[in-house]
Amino acid sequence: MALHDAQLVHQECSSCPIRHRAVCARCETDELERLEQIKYYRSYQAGQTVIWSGDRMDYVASVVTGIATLTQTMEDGRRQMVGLLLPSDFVGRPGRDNAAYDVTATTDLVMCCFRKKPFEDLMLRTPHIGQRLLEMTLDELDAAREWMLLLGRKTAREKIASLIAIIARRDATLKLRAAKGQITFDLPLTREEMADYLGLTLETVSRQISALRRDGVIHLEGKRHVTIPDFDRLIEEAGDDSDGGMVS
Amino acid sequence: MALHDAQLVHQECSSCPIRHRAVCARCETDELERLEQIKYYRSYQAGQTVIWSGDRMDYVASVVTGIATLTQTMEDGRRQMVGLLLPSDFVGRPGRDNAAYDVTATTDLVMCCFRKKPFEDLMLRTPHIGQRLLEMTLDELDAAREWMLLLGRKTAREKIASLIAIIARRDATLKLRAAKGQITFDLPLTREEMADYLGLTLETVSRQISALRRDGVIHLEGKRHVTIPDFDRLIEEAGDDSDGGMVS
DNA sequence: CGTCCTGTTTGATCTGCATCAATGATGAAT
DNA sequence: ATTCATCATTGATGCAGATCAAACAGGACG
Repeated sequence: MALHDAQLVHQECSSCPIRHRAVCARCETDELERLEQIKYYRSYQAGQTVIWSGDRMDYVASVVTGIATLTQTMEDGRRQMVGLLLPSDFVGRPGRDNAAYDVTATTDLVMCCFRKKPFEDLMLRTPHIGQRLLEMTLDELDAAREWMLLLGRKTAREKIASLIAIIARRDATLKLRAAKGQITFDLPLTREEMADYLGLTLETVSRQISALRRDGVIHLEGKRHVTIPDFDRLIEEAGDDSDGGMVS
Repeated sequence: MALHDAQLVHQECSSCPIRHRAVCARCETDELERLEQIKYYRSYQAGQTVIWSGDRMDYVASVVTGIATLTQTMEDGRRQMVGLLLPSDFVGRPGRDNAAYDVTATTDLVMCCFRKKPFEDLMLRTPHIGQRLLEMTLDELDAAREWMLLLGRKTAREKIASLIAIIARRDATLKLRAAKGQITFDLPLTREEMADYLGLTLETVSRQISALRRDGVIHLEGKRHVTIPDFDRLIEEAGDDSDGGMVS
């Protein structure tokens, strides 16, 4: 009976293409049931590697709780983060057998997994899942392109301001808070992870965070907890022309 | 009658989701016919702007011949290319009314367009088109992530070598040439466009191209025509660990 | 044939960020 | 309480690539 309870699915796995189906009036319950049958959960501790680039990956998944990163590494050790996965984000690619990036849990992490083959079969039979996946992939592509502008053209200070704004926004939408007034949250990344996100060194990250604090753009309590007194000011520092990144 | 002739469609529009359908044994000809009914062509001259970021865009399209770019610009004029569209690439996003990027024709350009609404309707009725689009979008996302590594972590010399390798590969797959032996092609971009692609200035691009030529990694005839005597050497200079970008 | 225009190359100098190095803060283990 | 480990901050110095500036190459057009 629980299988047909959309609300339950929603809570367990607020993320996946499932959820879309669960709340979609057009969907027949038997498809939902099939999805329930092929899904399972995996947990990781903060710092654990979920999968290495090139390894066989026979499932696709979406993040339920916690944060994971996608990174690429060059032979000499230079690292670039290419994806930051928050709850509801999707990992893995239907139609590919090996992981293309290193996936790492930066906090404790729970993922909702689907073995790839049955998932693909289900996609063929259930267009809505594919459509939802297309939508999500297009959103990710937009995010990647915003990220490219940041990496290619922004100064260190602008990069830091942009990252803080991005995290503030995603955090706000996750928590369904109205994003006005005093915004306050914890940075989910170490300085080094931020550096890998931004294409900087951790020393530069640290210096620029200190500078933004000195200039009153952000307030810091401890190393992680950030308060933003004036969000518009932060956006200005980030150099964004567009509203960039507001979820549509 | 021409409407049902897959070969004709293939030649006109080697690109679009259409082609996939046209050669797909599972497709019924009436769907192909519907696609034919809603498509039309647009031409642009080299240098012309196809559409400005933010403008209304009531169609989706794919490149038939020529090359187009997607770019983002900051208020102070800093520019970053975020997409390079060769024949068969897709532009526009189902479910979005306004362009997110500036689209510019860098050579004479022909695009095959579909008015958005009928295209979306067709997608709903024809899962294969959506699946093909998902596949293409996932490929683009992978390319964007490779690009992010380049922007964030590669040196100027590595960036130039990478770009030349990317163009050489895409050129080779377009022409269906075996990619071994002497590789030779024309750069489709000016030095400034390359700079916008790579997050550099045009002077740095020019200097690094000169350096690669001095070192025998590439040969140049005129400003545009490149010959690569040893592709593996070029890849080595690009600093790629993976085979990155070989079409699957 | 010269003039203009656009794209390119090359040189000289400057600067933002990387690199190298030391010190500080926090929390867990003994 | 002391040690150790991890993460962060701050300082000193160097260098890759930006910036400023000049000259060059090739094509279009009078």
